Amino acid sequence: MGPFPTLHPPDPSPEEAAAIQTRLRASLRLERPVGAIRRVAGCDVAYDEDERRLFAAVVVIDAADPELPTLEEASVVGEPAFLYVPGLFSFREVPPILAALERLAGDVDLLIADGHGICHPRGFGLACHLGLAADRPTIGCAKTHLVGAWDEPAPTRGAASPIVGPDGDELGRVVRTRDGVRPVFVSPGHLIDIESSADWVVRLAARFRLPEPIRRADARCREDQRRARGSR
DNA sequence: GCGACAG
DNA sequence: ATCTTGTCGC
Repeated sequence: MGPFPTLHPPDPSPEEAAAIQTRLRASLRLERPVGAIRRVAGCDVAYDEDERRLFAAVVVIDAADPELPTLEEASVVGEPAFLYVPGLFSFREVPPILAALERLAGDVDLLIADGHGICHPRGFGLACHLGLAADRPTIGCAKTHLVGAWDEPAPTRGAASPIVGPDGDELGRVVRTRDGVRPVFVSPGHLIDIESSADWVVRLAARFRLPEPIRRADARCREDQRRARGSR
């Protein structure tokens, strides 16, 4: 799929990047998706120990099949063009993820990113940036908390509690995908709402803590990384 | 001033 | 993210 439009000038300074997030935030649409969702792509990025190289991968699964079979996958090797700064994470990972998406033969109906969506200091996390650039419904599913107040959900699969922002507004949900495991932090990125985002994450994480598409993308990143290591 | 801080 | 040992449990 792609190519994708440019959302902002290249190589912004940290201050400019924060301003870009604040500006782009107004373009987000957080409504329930209208069309059928079948091809769901998980996205992830891995780094070498010295962070001089990165490996981005996307894995597309068939959400219409209960077995969630892999339909297609693609990946790229590259170099980080932005430092890791909490809050500016998307400027580091969106470029390589888009590059991987461009290598897919087919289109996707939904993206799931390994990070937050609107549950972010300026309401514009990785899933927002990625979703806006790709113009596809995108969910943010993070393993740890970033911003917002929340209570521990019940210890059973499917339990969830709201993540509340400074103004008392709901930003996302803390979702328990499996009995007795740590919950994940879910928030919409673009073209999807909080409710649907939480539902999709539970549905796609039937066997493990993280949604299947993200797990497979993570596995693909590691495979590529392993190959690159072995051949040098 | 101090702690928190996606990957 | 990555590094890194053992340990508990299915």
